[in-house]
Amino acid sequence: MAVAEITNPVSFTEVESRVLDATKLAIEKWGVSRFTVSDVCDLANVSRATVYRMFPGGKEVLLEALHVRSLDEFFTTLLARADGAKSLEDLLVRCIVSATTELRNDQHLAMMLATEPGTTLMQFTIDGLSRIVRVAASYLAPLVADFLPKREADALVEVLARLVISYFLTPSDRYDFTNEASVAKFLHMHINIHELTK
Amino acid sequence: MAVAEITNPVSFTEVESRVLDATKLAIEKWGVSRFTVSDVCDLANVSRATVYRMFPGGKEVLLEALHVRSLDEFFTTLLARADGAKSLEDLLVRCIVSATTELRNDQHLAMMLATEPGTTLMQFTIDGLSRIVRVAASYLAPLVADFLPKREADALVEVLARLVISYFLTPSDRYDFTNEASVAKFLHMHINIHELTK
DNA sequence: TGACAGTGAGACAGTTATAGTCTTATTGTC
DNA sequence: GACAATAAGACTATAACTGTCTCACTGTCA
Repeated sequence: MAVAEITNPVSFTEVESRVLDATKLAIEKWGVSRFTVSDVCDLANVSRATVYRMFPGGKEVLLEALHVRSLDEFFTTLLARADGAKSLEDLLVRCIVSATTELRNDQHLAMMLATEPGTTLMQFTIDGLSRIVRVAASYLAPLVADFLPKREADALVEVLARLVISYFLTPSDRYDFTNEASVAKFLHMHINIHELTK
Repeated sequence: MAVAEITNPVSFTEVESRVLDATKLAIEKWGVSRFTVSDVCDLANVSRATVYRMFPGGKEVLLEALHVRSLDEFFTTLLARADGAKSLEDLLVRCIVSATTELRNDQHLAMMLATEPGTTLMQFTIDGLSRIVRVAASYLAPLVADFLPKREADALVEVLARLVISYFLTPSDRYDFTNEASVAKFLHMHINIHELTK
């Protein structure tokens, strides 16, 4: 299963990475609404000029870049865990469980949801969802495409991405998305896979 | 053992308490250096005018009042735990253990030490130590005075307060100030009580 | 009922902090 | 020695916050 060509390779230089790490740290320390570009510079041991050269637009662009990198890391990890699935169902189960587990274990995300739920939720709903869906499709659809036509693969990935987010943000008593058996049951009950394969 | 007359009764109205609670919350959320008076107003459901009427001087005065209240609460708790001691040694051991335990269990303090060690340490050293010693004396010396002359009682309280802070900030392998036996041993080894009683 | 104290809402000017741009000096590399 | 990348920091504009003030509203008490 080819992977390398497909993953939008989001690459940053060493300094850029350090600046983004610093941004993450600054957010953890002061919150999204309170951290400043100077905080980032101090934490990254970089001058203001450098940050503005690398990320023209300041704070907003830094956050943007951080989102992009996080999404990239998220799906890179996910891809590794889901690669090599033998059947469509196996693939979907593994993606859903891995994604949910990854979300639940994300300390930074947990802190953001706790301290600034408003802005954080935005990234999972109106503001950021379309991007998430797009990136999810670019990473995962190729895997799904081993079992489905591209068109249907994209559609399925989108539906499942939306569901994973929904069940992550507000878990249900009925299904545990960190449990493979539970996810399998969920898929059988609610997701029509056969219709797509026709 | 009389207590009521001695405790500088630091009293706040309901609204003032709410504002101070909000200040504490705001600090936990944004940090000492980043929270604003408006944050406090929002959290306390109080208008800016009210805060400035109650605490003229804004942020600085809010912090000051919060320190005063915290110190008061701290020693009120301590007093309750130490009251009724049968001997001087018993009293000192209980004060030291209770104080250390209280410090170790203080979540707010732990967070402040973690996120803004500089300003927090100030309150335990150059900036705030003399006040701590003064308040400690006003609360505890009366208890100690059952066993020692006032002059010696004050001196002893100051020495022990300084030691409790020192061992809290940087614990030693030799003594565990949350353990009564360990504290008793410490007192025997290093604190000359008999000299004072002469 | 009317004085009164306490408060909320918000306007306002003064101040501070931050943003974003720019210039100059320094560093390391080829 | 030329070059690219960066640090340091000056600089203006702008946004945020401060602290004060006025006015309207509410409930209390005589």
